[in-house]
Amino acid sequence: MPDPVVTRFAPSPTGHLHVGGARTALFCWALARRAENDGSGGRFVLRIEDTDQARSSDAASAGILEDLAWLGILWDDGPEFSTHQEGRASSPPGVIGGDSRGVGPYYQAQRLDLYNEHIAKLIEADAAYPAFESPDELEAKRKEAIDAKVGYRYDRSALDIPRDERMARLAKGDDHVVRLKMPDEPITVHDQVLGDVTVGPDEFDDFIIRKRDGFPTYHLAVVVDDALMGVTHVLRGQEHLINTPRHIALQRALGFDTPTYAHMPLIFNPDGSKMSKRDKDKAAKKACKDAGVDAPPVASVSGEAFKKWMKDKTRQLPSDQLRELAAAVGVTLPEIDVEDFRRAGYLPGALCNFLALLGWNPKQKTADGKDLETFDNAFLAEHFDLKGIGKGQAKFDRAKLLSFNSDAIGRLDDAEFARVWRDWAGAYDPELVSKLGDDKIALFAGAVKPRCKTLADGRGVVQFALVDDDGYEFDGKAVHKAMLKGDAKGLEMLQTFAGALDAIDPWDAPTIDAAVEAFASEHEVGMGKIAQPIRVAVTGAGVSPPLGVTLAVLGRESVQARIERCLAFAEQA
RNA sequence: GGCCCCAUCGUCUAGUCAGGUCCAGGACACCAGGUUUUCAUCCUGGUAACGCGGGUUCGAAUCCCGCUGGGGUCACCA
Repeated sequence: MPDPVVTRFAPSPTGHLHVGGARTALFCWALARRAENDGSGGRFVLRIEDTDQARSSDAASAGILEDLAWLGILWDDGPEFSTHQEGRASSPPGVIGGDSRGVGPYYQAQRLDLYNEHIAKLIEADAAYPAFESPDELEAKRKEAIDAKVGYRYDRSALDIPRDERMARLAKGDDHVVRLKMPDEPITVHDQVLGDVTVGPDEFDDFIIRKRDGFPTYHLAVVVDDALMGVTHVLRGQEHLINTPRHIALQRALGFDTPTYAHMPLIFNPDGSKMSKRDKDKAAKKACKDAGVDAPPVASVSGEAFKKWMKDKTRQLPSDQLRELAAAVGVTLPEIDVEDFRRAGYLPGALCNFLALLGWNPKQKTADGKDLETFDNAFLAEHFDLKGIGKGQAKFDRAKLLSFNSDAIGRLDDAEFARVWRDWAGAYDPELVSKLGDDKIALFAGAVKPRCKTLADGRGVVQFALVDDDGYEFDGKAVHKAMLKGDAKGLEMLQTFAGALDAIDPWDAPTIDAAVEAFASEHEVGMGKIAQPIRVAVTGAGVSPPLGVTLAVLGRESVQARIERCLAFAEQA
């Protein structure tokens, strides 16, 4: 039996979950599930890397948990999380995470003793040493190196201090960092995606493993935790490739096994730039600049904050403020974080499917001989493998994602669609729910579904039912085309039909459709001559869902009132 | 700039490891038709790629070298 596979996703809680991170998490999850399905055992660990005290926040880590759970990427070991959501039929009660193997806690800030224990061992063995230079001193040396156009490396001047003295200063509590003595030999990473990558010793200096504030650096924490948590496979973005030799050196110094590594290509914007959280601020800044906005257009942003933000390319606004501001200047922010896609009305399954294909390929055919592209997370759990990960960098193609999303929506049956649409609106468009109610949402489902690429699109389709009977404008062109053009037959038909409304019983979509058809043949006109005038009358425009549904949702009284209002309008025109 | 990674239609990719079945297949987008009372859905067809230059070989998208291009990384961030 093959060895059990333990993977982990280890985000730092400095903001929402980025789609790149989501893909990494998905693959890590899938690899563990796959191993489990193969009978060799698999666990997926979620660990929060909050060793940067200044940038980490509880809100961010809660958001990441939420985003992962929404995507259906559920962890075995890690922070406990309730998947139940109030008011959502689609999320049954349940708690995931926990520490069944006893290798927690899963927040690094709670593991300081563990790190210090290992750092002490390293110092004891002379594999690491305290260094007492101040950040300013180091900065000066770094600048010197840059001016001389040579690569900067730490010069090991701390080692000039006799060992006894170093240890004495350490014991006394002098401000210091701890550095690892890097071995003077090349290190090879056996990467499952890229093959062997060897980096020479000149590329590394004695990097810091514990900061002045007593917190470990990422390098130390990640190596200690992965080893203590039994992680066997590390999947991460290619930006970490160059860190891996450092981690291997650390593992050797600590006597740990080296896990299997797989570094995957990064995800880019269509213009080739790296897909970054800052893109949202960038878009908003540009819109403000183009519109000549020089004071904050919303109350939630202070004048000073706005000014600073506009001036500094790297400065970011809190996401809710940014959204408000974007709405005020009328710009649509690009979706970057998982939360953005959720808000925009994407289905988690479609996002996962698309993300999985961005860098991985199942290399399977469908029944009709085409490349298999549509699959769910359960498929990944059964078929995901490291071999299918590509090497090339990928651009994030929104059009294709959109297509995946509308296909995924199309595969829902009407009842399922009504449920996810309602759940989505409950969170992001409460007015829709309050005005329509669950009944009309269900009534609309079949008509709205094929007209939606995202759940947010639904609003446009049902807009006519959201307004009062006198709360919409008639499109003059549409009225003319449907009713007044030529012999004004449309207008006549509409008048006649208005008088026949009471005879339709029951008032539901099939009966209404049948009645309209009967009306057309009785009066010897094509469907277009009667359906279009009615459509324009009750919605104001020539485009709407099928007539039966449109009228059924509005209700008989509304239809009557709207037709009468339209008749009055047409006579004036 | 040093080091490292990558390179097939506009985009995501299959094919590359084990060279011929590939004048390169699929998907999205785009274009043209068709179905439909509107819109959308849906159906059919089409345009479109092996970055460049050298090798190796009877034969290269596939192997080798160089070039070009893209990317990553050089923090007391992760």
